[in-house]
Parts: sequence; structure tokens; C-alpha cells
Amino acid sequence: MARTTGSHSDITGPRVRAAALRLFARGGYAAVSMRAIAAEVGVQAGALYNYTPDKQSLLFDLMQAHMTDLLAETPSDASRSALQQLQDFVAFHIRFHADRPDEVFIAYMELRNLTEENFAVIERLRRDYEDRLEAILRAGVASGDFSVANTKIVTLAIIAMLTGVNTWYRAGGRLSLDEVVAQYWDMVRKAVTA
Amino acid sequence: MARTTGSHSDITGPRVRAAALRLFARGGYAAVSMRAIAAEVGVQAGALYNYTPDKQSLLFDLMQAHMTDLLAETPSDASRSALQQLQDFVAFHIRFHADRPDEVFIAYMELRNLTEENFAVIERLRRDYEDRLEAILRAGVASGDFSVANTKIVTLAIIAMLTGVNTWYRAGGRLSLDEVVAQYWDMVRKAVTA
DNA sequence: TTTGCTTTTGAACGCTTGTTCATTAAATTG
DNA sequence: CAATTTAATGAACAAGCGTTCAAAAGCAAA
Repeated sequence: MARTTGSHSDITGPRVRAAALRLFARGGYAAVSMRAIAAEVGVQAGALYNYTPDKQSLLFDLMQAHMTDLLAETPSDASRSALQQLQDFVAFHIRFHADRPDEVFIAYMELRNLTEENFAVIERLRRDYEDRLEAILRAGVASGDFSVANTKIVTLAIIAMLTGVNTWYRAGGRLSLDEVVAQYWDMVRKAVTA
Repeated sequence: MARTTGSHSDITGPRVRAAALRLFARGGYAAVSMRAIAAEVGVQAGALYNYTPDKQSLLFDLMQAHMTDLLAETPSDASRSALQQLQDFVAFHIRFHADRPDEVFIAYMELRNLTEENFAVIERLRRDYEDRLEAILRAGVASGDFSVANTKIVTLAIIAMLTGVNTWYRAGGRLSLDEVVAQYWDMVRKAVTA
């Protein structure tokens, strides 16, 4: 028997996604042509359609994979105190995002280039992630560890602050990631306690 | 004598800028065509070139005007304490940005669609603004009012947190802007003091 | 009403876009 | 080697892109 029907190259497929990821992050979805992606991979534009039904799916698949990974790896150890869980979250968020600058950039910048249906899916995943943090804050408020008037606002404020690291942090720069995590944890801890 | 040579309509010019602002914010610079902007104004595409030399200038002018306004209106009263100046800054940043969601969105999202030279100009203005906040933090550290290890990091963290308000705040929503300002000021104050 | 200037039109320019598909090339299997 | 299946090509498609410009229209002063 020959190859399984519908199977494609194990090599070109990932390279197409990697090229799309890099080029979308660098130039923006709308400004990057299928021909540019093909050139990065080293094939003609027509060949891309063996690996994606269309350009939109290329973007959506990258974003969905990113958000799914994010949720799958988010720490959640209910046996730890709210303060410890918050510290875990801060460290995880900074490290996870610092490891994937292109994915993060796309996930935040290209939302408006998704179709309505695809946007709804990604938006839902994003809210799920926010809910994880808010649950920690609520637990801390209930236990008296945190002094927070509006957990939703603080959730969004913390995430915005932490994600902002990606605008300036570069691996191998002056500051180690450990130091970055420590500085941000210091700010977050002080902001949520009395 | 007839109209001054080179003068253009006082009406169409601003409408072109307003249409570009709205459409760029909604769909992204690369995804918005000159014909779409023209249609929003109610003219043909060719007429736009009476008001801008090209599409790139349209984007750049919007961003430069926004950043110039931002810097011009940033409060700076050296007679006030560092803590008071920081409070002024937080309130100003939130209110200024809440008033101009489209301009803010463009200024943060369309940087990569600027030419190299135009980007350098906007980037410089952005750094000038950051420096205003960092100067306040430094003064507070010097006076002993603030406990901040790295003023640069805290500067970026505060700005990211405050600008994040624009992702969810809508005028006329459940929360008043006064309440938003109060909540964020509470977080910032606690984060920078001991 | 005529003159002179400003503003807009509408067509045209060369080029790029996402996508399709018959054809060719390559690889694998029996 | 022969048969079969996959993968890539390269040309073609209709549509849209930013921009230009001669011609027409609109308006204000003389």
C-alpha cells in the first residue's frame, strides 16, 4: 500500500506554519502575501494549499494553537495558597510569553483579521485564561490575603502589565528573566495586598 | 483676488483624516484601501491626493499629531510632590487615552507599517513620554517616597497597565472614569511604595 | 457673464492579491 | 522495473491595489 491518502510531507507543513508565524509577526497578516510565505519556505505559492485551505486558516491555526498551549500549561495547584498561586501565575505568564514573542504578538495584534467565527473561538480562549487569574484573585480576597476592590479590573491590569514585558524584553539582554520575574512579582504582590 | 494658491477645502481635509483614523483603527492600515477611505468621505479616490501626498503620510500624520498632543498635555508641575505628580500622571494617562481610543489603537498597532524614517520620529516621541514618567519615579526614589528597584521597568509596567484600560473601557459603561482612575491609582501607588 | 483658480471626477497605469488546476516531477510500494 | 500516489510547479483567473492626470465642474471675484 502506498502512503495514507491525504497525508502530506512532514517537513513542508511545519515549515509553512513557521514561515507564516514569522512573517505575520514581522509584517502583519494583511501585509504578508501567500507568495512571500512561499518564498520563505522555498516553494511556489500554489504548494501552500497542500497544507492550508486558505490564508485565514493559517492565521487562525497559529492563534488557536498558541492559546490552547497557554491554557494547557497554566499552573493550577489548588493546594497552594492564593499568594503562592498568584506568584506561580506571574512567573508562568512572563516566561511563557517571553519564550514565544511571535505567537504573542500575533495573538494580540491580528485579532481583527480573524473572521467573525474564528474570532469568537480565540476570544473565548482568551477569556478562559483571564478567568484563571481572576479565580486566584477571588480566592485571595475570600481568604483575606488580598485587598482588591474589583477583581476583574485587577485581572486585566495584571495581564496587561505582564504582557507588556514582551515589548522590551529580549533574551540575552542586560536583565535575566529571573530578575524580570522578581521585579514584576514585587509590583503585583504589593498591588494586591493591603 | 481668488483663493490663495495651494489652499484646499477646509471641510474635506479634516474629513479625510477622520475617515482614515476610523478605518485604520477598525481594519488596520494594510487592510484599508484608499478607495475605502474615499468612499467614507464621499469622494473618489483621486480626490484624496489633494490632502495627502500618499497613504503612508496619512498614517504618519495621524500618529505624529497624536503623540505631539499627548506630550503637550502631559502634566508636569515640579512644585508638587513625586507622589502627587505620579497621581496626576496616572489620571491624565487614563483620561487622555480613554478619550481617543482610535488614535491610541493606531499608535500602538501600526508602528510596523511606518517607513523607517517615520518610525524613528514616532519612536522618539514615545520615548519622550516614557521619560516623563520615569523622571517622576526617579524623583520619588531620590526623595525616599518610592521604593523602586528599576525605574525603567516600573515605567514600562505602569504604562502597559494603564494603556490596557483601552482594551475594555467604554464610555457609558458600568464603571465611571473616576472609578477607573481611582482603582488604577490604588494599584500604582501600592506598587511603587514600600 | 466672463475670467481664473480650486476641487473633483473618472478613466487609466502597471502591479499585486488569493486561489485554482492541469501538468510534471519525485518518491514509495509491490 | 512498473504502478501508484504525493508534492510541487507555473501559468492563469478575476479582482483589487496605490497613484496619476487630463478633463470637467464648481465657485468667487471682476
